[in-house]
Amino acid sequence: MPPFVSGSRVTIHDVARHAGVSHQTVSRVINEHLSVAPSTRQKVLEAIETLKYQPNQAARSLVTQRSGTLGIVSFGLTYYGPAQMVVNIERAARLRGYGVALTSIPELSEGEIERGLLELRKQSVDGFLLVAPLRGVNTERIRSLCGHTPFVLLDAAETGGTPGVTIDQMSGGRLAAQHLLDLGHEHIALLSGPQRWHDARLRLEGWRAALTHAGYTPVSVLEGDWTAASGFGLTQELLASRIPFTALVAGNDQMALGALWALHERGVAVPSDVSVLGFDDIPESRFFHPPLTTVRQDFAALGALSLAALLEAVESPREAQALPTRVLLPELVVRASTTSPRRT
Amino acid sequence: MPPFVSGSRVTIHDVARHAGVSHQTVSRVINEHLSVAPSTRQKVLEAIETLKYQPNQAARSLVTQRSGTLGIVSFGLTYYGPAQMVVNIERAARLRGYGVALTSIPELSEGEIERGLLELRKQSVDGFLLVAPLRGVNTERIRSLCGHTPFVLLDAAETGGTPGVTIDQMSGGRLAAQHLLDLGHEHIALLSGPQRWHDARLRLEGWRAALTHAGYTPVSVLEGDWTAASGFGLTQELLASRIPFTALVAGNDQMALGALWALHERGVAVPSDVSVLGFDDIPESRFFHPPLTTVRQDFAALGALSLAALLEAVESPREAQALPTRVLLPELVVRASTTSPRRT
DNA sequence: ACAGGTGGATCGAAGTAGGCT
DNA sequence: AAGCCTACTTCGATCCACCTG
Repeated sequence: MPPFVSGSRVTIHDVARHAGVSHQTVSRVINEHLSVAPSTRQKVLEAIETLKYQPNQAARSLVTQRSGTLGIVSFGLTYYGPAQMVVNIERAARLRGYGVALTSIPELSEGEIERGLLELRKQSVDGFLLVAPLRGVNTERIRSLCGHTPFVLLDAAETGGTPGVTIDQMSGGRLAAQHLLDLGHEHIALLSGPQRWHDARLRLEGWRAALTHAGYTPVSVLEGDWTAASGFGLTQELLASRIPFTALVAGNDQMALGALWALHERGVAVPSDVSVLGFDDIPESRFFHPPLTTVRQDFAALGALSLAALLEAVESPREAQALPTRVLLPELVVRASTTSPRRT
Repeated sequence: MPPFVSGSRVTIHDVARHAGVSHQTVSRVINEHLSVAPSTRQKVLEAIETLKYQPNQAARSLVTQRSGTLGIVSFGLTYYGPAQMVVNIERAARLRGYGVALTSIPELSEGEIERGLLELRKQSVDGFLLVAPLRGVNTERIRSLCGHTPFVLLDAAETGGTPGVTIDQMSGGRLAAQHLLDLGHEHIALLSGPQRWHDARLRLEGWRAALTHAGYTPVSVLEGDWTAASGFGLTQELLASRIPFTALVAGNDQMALGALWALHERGVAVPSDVSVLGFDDIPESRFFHPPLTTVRQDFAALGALSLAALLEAVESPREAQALPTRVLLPELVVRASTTSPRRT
């Protein structure tokens, strides 16, 4: 029973000695160079196995100028969307042989994003993924902070030529509003997410565009902060204002949940008195009272696609600039929270 | 407008030349060694600033044998608890000057945990945090995989002498059951989380212990998988079985949500016909129909405490073995979903 | 004796050049 | 000529021994 030290104190030379070859050959095997006979290759691999050799990443990246890790700057990991993206990015990265360094920023502001980037730069990553849908981010600023390190923006829409992947939030918004219009609604109130968020802004624009196109204007537009609590509070305000409405569109499913409860407390029936619509399709929304009609977004695909885009840039820097902005389309999921307005 | 290369091609020697000192002095400043006059120190700092010098982490850790990053192996980042922990660990780590490498495992099994550890070892982290509440993890196996690298288990209860931080799930379970007993309930059904999870097991044990102590047994015990869908399905089963019950305890808030909807569909009123109790206190549970009585856990504190424990081990390896297992207590939050059973 | 410079060696791997079988 | 070796350099920072004003 050997003491089995995993502190990685075993070097390439130990492997070489054990296999009876030179360290050069070991290096060739590890990096899959040509000109290694299958038999010696086998010997080396066995030595690596029995010695539990792990190449020293620091030494390696010192000479290769690559760390083999990608950096994610993410906001709101406790929200459904960002968490989904991060998980899927990480999984895809491992499959491609990369590790992931994460920093989550406590507040969605340009300053925090920059801080996040600087932190990750210290860890010397090979590429950045920014899951930070702040409206009006200064792309130039980010580009200069990233320097020669490629980066990808997720969920940012003003991708001024920067490689990026997006879900078309605006068409998602349109989808939602159109659904209500098709049902015959004319008095629609909007509860948006924080307008500093790109997503929130675009969803609102989508809602508005569909309404305008049909010749209507929203009876009320209020801004929340994605939380159920804000959806609850804003709906209370809306009810107190006595503005009549037959449908309520929320910026995300959590806000819709808060709205549902506020309506319930006032004795307003959903959907017979008021239809409610969410956004995201979190797993729970199917079990809201009533089950929520909402717009589904494929965050997993978004994460995976972004990673693919980033790695293209990392591994073949030449074409980095030519990367297209990819766009995913959301999908309407109709459940019991929406119906035609009551005839008056 | 200088081309501003951030590829970190500027070395310690460039800084030295710019500041008119030796590379030795620059190193002394960076590592806060003594014997540097304030004036020269200032000069060096200025040179670092204007050259935008960033020490090369690879070179640094090659000699210091430290990477300055900690590894997190986490399961279920899309769940509220784990996400909270990861975010808080990361934040605390940055404050202490550490970066974070993350790997989330797709499935909660011992094999996956090991894979996660191996992946992180490649990134040569200084310490591990395992957010993986698998029941019966082989601590010895993990210890050997970690080798000389210190590690901390979050949420694992069989911390056989390993440094760990836990929330006392069992007393949380007792809290919940006792609340129902105090209200006068005698026919209580239990909807547990997956029993491979430590948390789920301990909560169930807590519920049972409290009931047993009061002279009762649960009328039914069903096992779900944390999702609202499972809470829904199990509650349907329970109702179909026609076993009478006046209270339902769920393994977490999501399962409670599913249960609420299943009860509602059958015309069972909450809380007047059946009381429902959750676990976790996710932000949304306040807006369930009705607002959910649940057991709050301070995941943020758990994350921060674990990090502190780990860093103690990382920075002063001597006392690593002597680290105590810290335990946090959960708290009951009473809302509208529980009340006394109807007199029959 | 304090503030600093000089000139190394060192960490572990990758890569290069030339040479032997 | 493929397969492998020896010997040396490089990457960037740390740290040491030793010197100097």
